[in-house]
Amino acid sequence: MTIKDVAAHAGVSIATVSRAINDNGYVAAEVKARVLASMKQLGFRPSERARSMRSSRTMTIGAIVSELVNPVHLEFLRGVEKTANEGGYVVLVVSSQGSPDKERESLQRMVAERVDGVVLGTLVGGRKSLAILAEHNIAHVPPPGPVAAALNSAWVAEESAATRDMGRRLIELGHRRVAYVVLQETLDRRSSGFHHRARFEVLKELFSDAGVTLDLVDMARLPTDGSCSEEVVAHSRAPGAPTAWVACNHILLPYLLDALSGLRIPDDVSVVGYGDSIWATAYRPPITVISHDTYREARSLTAMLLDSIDGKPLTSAHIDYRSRFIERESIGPAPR
Amino acid sequence: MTIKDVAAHAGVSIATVSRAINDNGYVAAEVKARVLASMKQLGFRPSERARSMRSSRTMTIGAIVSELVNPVHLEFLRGVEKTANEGGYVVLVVSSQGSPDKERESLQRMVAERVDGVVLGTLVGGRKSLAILAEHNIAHVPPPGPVAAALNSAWVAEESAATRDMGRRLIELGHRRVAYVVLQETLDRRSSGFHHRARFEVLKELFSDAGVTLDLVDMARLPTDGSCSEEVVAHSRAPGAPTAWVACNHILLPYLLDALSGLRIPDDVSVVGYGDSIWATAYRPPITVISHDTYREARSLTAMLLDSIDGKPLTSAHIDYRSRFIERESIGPAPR
DNA sequence: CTGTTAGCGCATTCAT
DNA sequence: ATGAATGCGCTAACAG
Repeated sequence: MTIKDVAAHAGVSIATVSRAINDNGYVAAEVKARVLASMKQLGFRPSERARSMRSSRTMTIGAIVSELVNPVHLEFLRGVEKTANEGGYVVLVVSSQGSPDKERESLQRMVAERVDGVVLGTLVGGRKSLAILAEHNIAHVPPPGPVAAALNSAWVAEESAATRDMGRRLIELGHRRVAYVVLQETLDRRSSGFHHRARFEVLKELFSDAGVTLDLVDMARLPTDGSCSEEVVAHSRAPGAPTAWVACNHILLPYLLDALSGLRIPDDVSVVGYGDSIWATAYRPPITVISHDTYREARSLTAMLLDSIDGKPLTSAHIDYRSRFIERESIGPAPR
Repeated sequence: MTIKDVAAHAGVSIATVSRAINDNGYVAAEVKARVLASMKQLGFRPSERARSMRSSRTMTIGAIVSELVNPVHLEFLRGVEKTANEGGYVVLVVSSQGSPDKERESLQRMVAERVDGVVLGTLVGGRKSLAILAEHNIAHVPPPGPVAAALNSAWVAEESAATRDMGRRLIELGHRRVAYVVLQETLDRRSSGFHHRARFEVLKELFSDAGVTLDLVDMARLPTDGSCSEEVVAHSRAPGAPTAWVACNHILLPYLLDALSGLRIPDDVSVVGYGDSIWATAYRPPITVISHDTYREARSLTAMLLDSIDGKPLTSAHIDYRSRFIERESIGPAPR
């Protein structure tokens, strides 16, 4: 089923069909109607692939994430897909499964697909991965250069403010030792790692000024099979254990709660999570969080990409990050 | 950057480059090495799009889901992406946002992209949507015809068995009135609706035999802004209210728990959810569920699609559905 | 207003 | 073993 078939069916040349489809150039109203009718009847849709051969635009963008496990990634994809869709784009989703090699291979595949742009959800491959995009002149967000700096500082500003609100509240509640739970592996990453480290630094400084001890607890890996994090369990039972726990990541929160089971919240320990979801509010007690609107972030990031593809200069105007400290019942005065 | 540039750089013709790349036909070892070197140096990747113009295979599949909100969809996508990736395919993800029109439009776009196949996560558009795939001869799973029947019965068998285990346990615990919480909207859908109805029927029959009343509670829509389902709240406070609640869907579970807040679990009410996740086990008390391995299902479904694309006949051999009733502490004897 | 023609980047004959 | 030529489905420039 090609444009040729339609042309034959309508008794015109392929050029006329093309013009009728694209509303481009001159074509008699009557002829146009006939062509459109043939099209409908034959169920013809012009091949985007052939079309992109000529236009050198594929109307396709790639979205690359590390792992499709964290519900936050879903929020992210939802934003990307929605925005892309509104702009007439379609989204190629690839997961690097946390491997830099796989990530580079996936990026090469995006190159082969000649995507118009790429949204970087999480980058695990660092500079070498970015080099691939640069080398092939593929538009991408977060973007390189000065705008990236603006984006980062916007992100950091939002996140730092919310983090400070959280930290201050914990201090106010009398906590003297706080645990910050991470997956070290995530912290090491260049892209998201940057953000995570920024948050951590803010907290560290704030606490150090107030004489509060901040422990970095590495969960090592996500527990499976209903087992729970030995690291957290051990750390929470030690003498002088932290009285407040912060999960650096929404996906870590349930694991943390599971490991803290046996301790009463917030009587024995206070709990805070980064990232909000219905589960955090449905939990009893409802969990205090620092919410970040990932969907919104993805939308503004993708809008930025589409503009960039259209050759519009990137500005900070798009940036739409929002982080908020939402206090619920999972934090309370430090015990004793 | 095209094959031409590589040819020029290596001092050979484009035909030779093509042969060197694809390991196809004769090409002197020395020449091949030179070409490959040029390729690497220039960072060239052959355009999949141009390639597919000739081969009429795009090495692309589409995955269509209703909404990118339910974490279960993420499990699904993860399975699809992984399996597709292993087969050298790349995945175009589109969401219909619950609208049949948008779904059909998305399918038309898949047609335009000439995808080799489509994985139907959730279909909201019914026969008319399927007709699009049929008309364009696009391979898809779940497949039409007799294999579909086999798939369905496999699914229903697994799910029914687990559902019966659950129902029997509730009866055993002395529950005389059970609420089954749904989003009616979902139930009406042709594809997933079928499955949901099958489960419900099993439960209805089982309970009717045992003289247990089964209420269908429609949550109408997912609450927002920290409000909770009025329907559930009202129903749970009425005289003679159900003593056990079943959420037909993993995403409904936290909303149900939220609405049931104030009642003690399992002393006042027992709770069961369809679909498992770390949150269900991290909740206190841990929630009893009927788990379904969506990731595995997606993988086997996608494997089936890839085989189908390769012209292999579809058999029931691929089917790999697993449902299990997992009793945790959220269910107990009926009060009074 | 409409038809003919020339590529877009690649794989594949068919010659050499 | 290699190169020149053809065509995949489409759009755009040019001719009529």
